[in-house]
Amino acid sequence: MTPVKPKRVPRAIREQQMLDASVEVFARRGYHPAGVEEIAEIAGISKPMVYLYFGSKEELFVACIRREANRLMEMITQLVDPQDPPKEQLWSALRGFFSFVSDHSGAWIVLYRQARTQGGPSAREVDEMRRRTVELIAAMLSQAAGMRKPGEQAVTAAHALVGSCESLADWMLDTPGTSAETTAKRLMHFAWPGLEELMEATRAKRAKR
Amino acid sequence: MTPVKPKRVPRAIREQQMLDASVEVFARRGYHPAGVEEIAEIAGISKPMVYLYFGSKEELFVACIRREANRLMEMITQLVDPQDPPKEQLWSALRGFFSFVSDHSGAWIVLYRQARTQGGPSAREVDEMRRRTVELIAAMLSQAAGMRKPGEQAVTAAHALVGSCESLADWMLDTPGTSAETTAKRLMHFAWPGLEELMEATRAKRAKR
Amino acid sequence: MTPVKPKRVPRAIREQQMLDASVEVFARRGYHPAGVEEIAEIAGISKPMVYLYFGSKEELFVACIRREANRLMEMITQLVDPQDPPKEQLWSALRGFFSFVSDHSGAWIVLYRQARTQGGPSAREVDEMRRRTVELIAAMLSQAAGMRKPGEQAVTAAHALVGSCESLADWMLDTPGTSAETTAKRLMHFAWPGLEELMEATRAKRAKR
Amino acid sequence: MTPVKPKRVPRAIREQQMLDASVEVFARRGYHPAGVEEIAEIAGISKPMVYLYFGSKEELFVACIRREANRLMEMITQLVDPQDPPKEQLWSALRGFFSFVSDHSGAWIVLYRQARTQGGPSAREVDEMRRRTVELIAAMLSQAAGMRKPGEQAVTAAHALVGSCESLADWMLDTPGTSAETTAKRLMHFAWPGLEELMEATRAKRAKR
DNA sequence: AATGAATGAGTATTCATTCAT
DNA sequence: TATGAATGAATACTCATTCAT
Repeated sequence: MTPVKPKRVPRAIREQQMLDASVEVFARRGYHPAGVEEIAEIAGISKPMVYLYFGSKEELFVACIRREANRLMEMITQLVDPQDPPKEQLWSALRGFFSFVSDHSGAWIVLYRQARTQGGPSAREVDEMRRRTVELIAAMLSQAAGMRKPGEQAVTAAHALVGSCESLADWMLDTPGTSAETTAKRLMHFAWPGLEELMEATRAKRAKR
Repeated sequence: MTPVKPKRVPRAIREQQMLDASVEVFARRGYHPAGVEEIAEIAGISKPMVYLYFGSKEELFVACIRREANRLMEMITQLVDPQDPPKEQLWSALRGFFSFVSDHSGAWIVLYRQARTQGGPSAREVDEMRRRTVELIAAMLSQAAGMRKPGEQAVTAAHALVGSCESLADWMLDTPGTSAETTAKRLMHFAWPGLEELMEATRAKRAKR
Repeated sequence: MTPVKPKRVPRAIREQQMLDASVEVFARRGYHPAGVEEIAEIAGISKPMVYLYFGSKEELFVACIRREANRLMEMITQLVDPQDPPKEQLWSALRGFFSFVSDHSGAWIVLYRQARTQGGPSAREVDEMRRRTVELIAAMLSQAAGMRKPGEQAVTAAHALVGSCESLADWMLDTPGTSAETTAKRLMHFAWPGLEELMEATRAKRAKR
Repeated sequence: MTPVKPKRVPRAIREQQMLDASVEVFARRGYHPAGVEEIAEIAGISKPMVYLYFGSKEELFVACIRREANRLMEMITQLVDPQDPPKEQLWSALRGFFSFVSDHSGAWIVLYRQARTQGGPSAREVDEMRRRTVELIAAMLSQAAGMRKPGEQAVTAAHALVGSCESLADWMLDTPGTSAETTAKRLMHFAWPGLEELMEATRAKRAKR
């Protein structure tokens, strides 16, 4: 009865609505099967608007990636205090990460399962974020061990840690009844001993010199 | 005058040729962009043959997944001796895994990057293999700690470990000059302390009862 | 802070600006590929204005045709003195024509290459002008030969002459270093003998009667 | 009752059927308004075949141009005997040309009205043919005047002549009751005196040297 | 066993055109 | 007078899939 008259919505808002719809559809269907038509429908607009605002399906996808990647990074950045000891930092980061994934499962699926699979710009975008994350972790480990630049082992460990996060995030989403907090704690149990040992070994080696 | 007679190749061999071509193309392009035409071309046959042998693009994809998943599992199974202590078993498994990835990068990309992204049968196939792997690891950890059934923490650790493997495999492929052996060793350094501690804690808790 | 106030430009001027932009774009891209958007942009206004002023893309195109056709006819009319002998008249007309084409290449391209190709009103507009031109030439030839109404041969010659003009105009535009004056002169050399002979033959035939 | 079972037609024949349909539709509608769908329908096949055989609408268009241009050139070439005196040659060429236009009005419209208008490959194709024609005529004139290379005036005359042909062809199609033969004859009357004079002047100038 | 010929069903993209302000 | 927002309708192009031979 109140057919929601198509109001003239300002650009900035429409953009967000379109991104919301896109993330939802890309997450549900995957990049290729997702149709621009469906996205437009869910956003409550017509197809041409999508092209007017984003230019192409791929650019739309990249815009999704970018928004969600930024949100994720912000969430973590806000929780981590660089002054804290490494263990605290890691703990905060993990909690932030898993709680983001919990709260924005669609975003996570798009970022992790979809974006990296497609070649081209979208994969590059996510790879870039991943690279920065790995670097950050490696740097933190090295600094805590009193080194300037991360060694090979630190970088490898960082990569492994990120992989653990991704795997558990995925698992968490598929396994109801698993809270972000718990998942973070368990991952700490798994990962911290190895990281600690690594830092000690590094310190020891350094001391000898 | 010599129109390259279409050789009558026996079914079993044709199938393998087609799977080889498929893995190559799926790895290079991704599931959706890969065209049945190109696959047929590379396999040196005509499109209808593909349908005669595999029924549909999706079934062809599943067949790829299955073959490569089996190869991967065989490689690992052959290297791991269930009588060995856990650390030995893990070490062997990791070496097997990374060396498989090194030698069959196409297969790995299809399994890891492509299969899981697509919904449907192919994803299920890979998820199943993954599930079995995680179970196996969790079971090994629990047994070594003297328990019948894996606890939550063991399962979580197994998931994390598998994630680490995947992440490092990917990284290894993108980073020349990194050998399978080295990668396996570094992953051991990262993961073993946590796993050991977990087993000990489990044993301790069990003793108290 | 200074949002470039949209000046209230009087209608007559806006119309000319829009026609200028249209001719430019139609000439550069052709009728169909030309986008109303681009025209509006170049005219420094927004799309709806175009529709407010001209109603539709086709009407806009027709308006272009009309303006340029009139300009061309005016230019020629002003140069030609009907009291002059035919040769003088032709010479003046040709000079006028080629110099118009030289000075308004865009207009010429729109008139000749674009307008006639599209069916509908625009083609009719140009065909009409062309018809009048042919008639004028044929009439001139006949009058000079002392006849009331142009004969078939005169009409044919007029058509041929117009075709020569068009062809050379095109060629002149594609061939730098060729002046309007020179082109006109050479065309006179080519066309005049035939026309003269035609007039003489006509006169002779008439005398016999 | 006999719904013309969709026979499997060999490639070469289908190609011609498609070109026939294309010429018809391109002539009737113009390049842009012509839809690949309609072309396919008229050819009695489905859209994808068009793309399978020709790759794109533009390539299809170019293929039309090429076929018709070749047919036109062949027709003329067969009629003209290079041993004949210039006047004979011209006369034969004109008769050939106008009779081609009469018999293949669609082809002519595509070649003349459509192809040159669109930029890109198709225009280039036609321009090329036109250029060769002009060169041929200019060469003939010069040779007959005892010169090696055509002078500026000869080239200009050739361009003018070609323009006359085009204009009259167009007119002939729009004016029923006008035969190719008659049109050719009238064009001779118009053009020959000028050409003859040109050749004589050239010969005279050459003698002086 | 093998394939050249053929298509149904879709998809991204564009563009002239119109509202609401 | 002037425009940012919005769309209906069309169109080129692709691809998995199937006949007829």
